[in-house]
This record gives sequence, C-alpha cells and structure tokens, in this order.
Amino acid sequence: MHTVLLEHIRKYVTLTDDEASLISQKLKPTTIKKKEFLLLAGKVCKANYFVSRGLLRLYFINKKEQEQITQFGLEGWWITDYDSLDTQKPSRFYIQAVEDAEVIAWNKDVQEELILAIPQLETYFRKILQRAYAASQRRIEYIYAYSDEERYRNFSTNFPGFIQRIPQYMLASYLGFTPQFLSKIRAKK
Amino acid sequence: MHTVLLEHIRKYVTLTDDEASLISQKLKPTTIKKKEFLLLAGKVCKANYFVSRGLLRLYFINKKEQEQITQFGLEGWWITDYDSLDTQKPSRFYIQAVEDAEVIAWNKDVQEELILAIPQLETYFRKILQRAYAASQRRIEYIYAYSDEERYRNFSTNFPGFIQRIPQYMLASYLGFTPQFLSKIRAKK
DNA sequence: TTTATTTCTTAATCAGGATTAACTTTTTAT
DNA sequence: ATAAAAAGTTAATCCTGATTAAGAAATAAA
Repeated sequence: MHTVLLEHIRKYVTLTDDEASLISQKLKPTTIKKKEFLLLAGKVCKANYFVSRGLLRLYFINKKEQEQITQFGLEGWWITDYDSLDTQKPSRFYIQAVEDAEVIAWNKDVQEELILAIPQLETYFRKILQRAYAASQRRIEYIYAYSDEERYRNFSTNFPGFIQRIPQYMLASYLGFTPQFLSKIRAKK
Repeated sequence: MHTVLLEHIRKYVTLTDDEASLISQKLKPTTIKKKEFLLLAGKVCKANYFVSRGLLRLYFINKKEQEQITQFGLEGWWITDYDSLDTQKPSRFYIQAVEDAEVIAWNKDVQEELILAIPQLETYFRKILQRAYAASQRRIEYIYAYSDEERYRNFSTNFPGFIQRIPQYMLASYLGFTPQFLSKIRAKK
C-alpha cells in the first residue's frame, strides 16, 4: 500500500520499521477517478498530496477563461498549493486527476504530529522542498531561456513517454501556448 | 552584526542565547562591493547566502548573449543556485551585488554542522524553503496569468520603492522583456 | 453501432513585443 | 571639468505565436 511512499522517504533518510508502520497507520491511501478533484479554486487547500499511482494536474483559470496548467504530479511526486496550505487562504488552483490515481494526503496536523514522532521526517521534508525549489528555479530559467517551439521540442525529446499519457492541449497549456500552435509546429517536420 | 539573520530565524523558530552565539561564532559576515560576484557561471556554487544588507541579483546569459535575471536578493532574503549547491555541478548562473552588500555565507558543511547542533534550524530551513517554493509557484502562475505590460504595471504598483533601486534594464530583464519595450510602455501614460 | 463529445488540424488575419539603429541623457572615471 | 561609458528613449520594421473559424478525427457514451 505505502511502498511507493516509504521507498521515497527512504531515498532521503533512514526509517526504522516501527517508524514506517506508524506512517502507514496514520495515513491511508485514497483512490480518485479520472477527472475527480482534490482541490477546487475558492477552497482552502487541506493537504500535501503524495502521488503513489496515476497522474494529477494543478491548474488555474486565467482571464480568458482558459485552464492554465502549472504543474503535473506523477507517481512519486508531491503536489499541493503550498501558499494556500500554509496561509489557510482560499486557493486559486484546481488539482484534478488526469488518470485514475492513488494519493496519500498529509494534512497539516498529521504532518506536524508525524514530524514530532519521527524527527527524520523533518530532514526528509527539508530535502524534498529543496529539490522542489531547485526544480522550480530551473523551470523559470527554462521559460526565459527558450522560445515556445524550443520548449516543446526539448520536452518531447526529454519526456517522450510522458507526452503519450496526456492530451496535446494539456501539454500546450503546461508549456504556455495554444493547442493550435502545437499543431502547427508538429506539422512542420 | 548578525542581528538581521538572528531576527529572521527567530521569526520561524525559538533560539536560546547560546544557540544564537554559536551561529554568530561559526558564520562571519562578508561585505561585497557593487558589481562583485559571489558566483560565476561554470563554477560550483559553494554556499547559500543570507543577505543582511544591500541587494544582489541572480542571472544567466541566454543564447542571445543577454543577461537574464531570474531573482533578486534583498535584505532578509536567501539567494543561491540550489541545483548547483545540491549536486555540486557547475552552475549556469551569476550572483552579483547590485549595491554594496553584506552577506552571511552558509556552506554545506557549516549548515550540516549547525543543524546537528541546533535541531530547530532544521525546522527553520524547512519553513523558509516551503515559503520560497510557494513564492516560486506564484511567480510561475504570474508569468502565465499576465502579459508583459501587465506584469510591469503590477510590479510598479506593488513595489514602488524597489524599482527606484535598480536600473530599468534590470527590471526589464527580470520581467522577461527588452529595455526598449519598457521605455515604450512607460511613455504611454 | 450510432451518436455525441472531445480532441486535433489547417488556414487567414492580427497583435504584442523583438530587433535594429540612431540619438539623448545620466553616471562614472580621469 | 571633461571625456568616456552606461543607461534610457524613440521609431520603423519584423516575427512569433494568438485569435477566429471551420472541419476532421478520435473517444466515449448510449
């Protein structure tokens, strides 16, 4: 059940068997069906979600009433609106399953409780946040370093498997352009 | 000397006086002059820098040989290339003083050492990384939610004091457009 | 299996911002 | 104080990617 989560944690810190079973006992996996939501805009974000199976997306609705995806959550990734989770203010984001998925929801109290019981978890979260922030810094670098067409070509060569799991309009949204433009650059060459 | 740093840490966690003086003793502030560098592209990033006075910028050189600023570091902010610092691979970034500044450099070993001695620091770093990551998520949202002109107008109304501390070409770079375009939108109204 | 709904494609026109270049103003160095 | 360098302005032209619209193809539902 929790193998994906526990393996992930153990890549960063060591856990005793007792600690591992405490985590398994405090947190229950949730399955969600394609198109179901974990978070809706206007609601306060309740948890940080570890994706143990499937695929999620995080997006907001822009002024043109279009969905703008800012993040995907694959197996082994964490996904949440940290701003809303931290401040307990309403979110502007949606978190939705792109495929049937399984997540392990860590809400604030459970996280605090488990960190107190298992100090290694504090180190774990510090380290994954550092990686997430580094990835986010690279993402911003990327946005400014390449044109839309270049970002699409880099993405397809770097993640050929992933682009087959999502509709093209979601990739276009994530890369910040229109589905029409994606069709156009796919057509030429 | 370390008052800005210690006050910052104490906004997130409690420190005893002994812990505070251990920090002061292990870390010495460095002053750097305007235009001096803390990091050069091609070099491995050695430390995470806490800015206790002045202003720094983090930028890379894009394919058009132009400086692309991705981050500023004001008093009370942390600035580093986490990717390079974490992986110990050469950075693609420069960190340079925009004004005369004072920083407190935390290199990897000192950070690990101080976290072991002062467990509260682990919590501190987890919390500031969470905030930094949340800010980075908002930044990406922002880039996709607004046009260049809108981002300039929002920025000027939200940070009127800050824009007076930096040359316009740096603001244009940070916002991802050319100085000519900035002149143009400033001219109209 | 047929219909309905989503997703993808193509093409014409349009707009936001880049590029180039010449010039002006401000700041820095001597 | 003067020269040199850095920063900012203006305007013409160009280009990347948006918009609009209509149709085709693929998926899902009945």
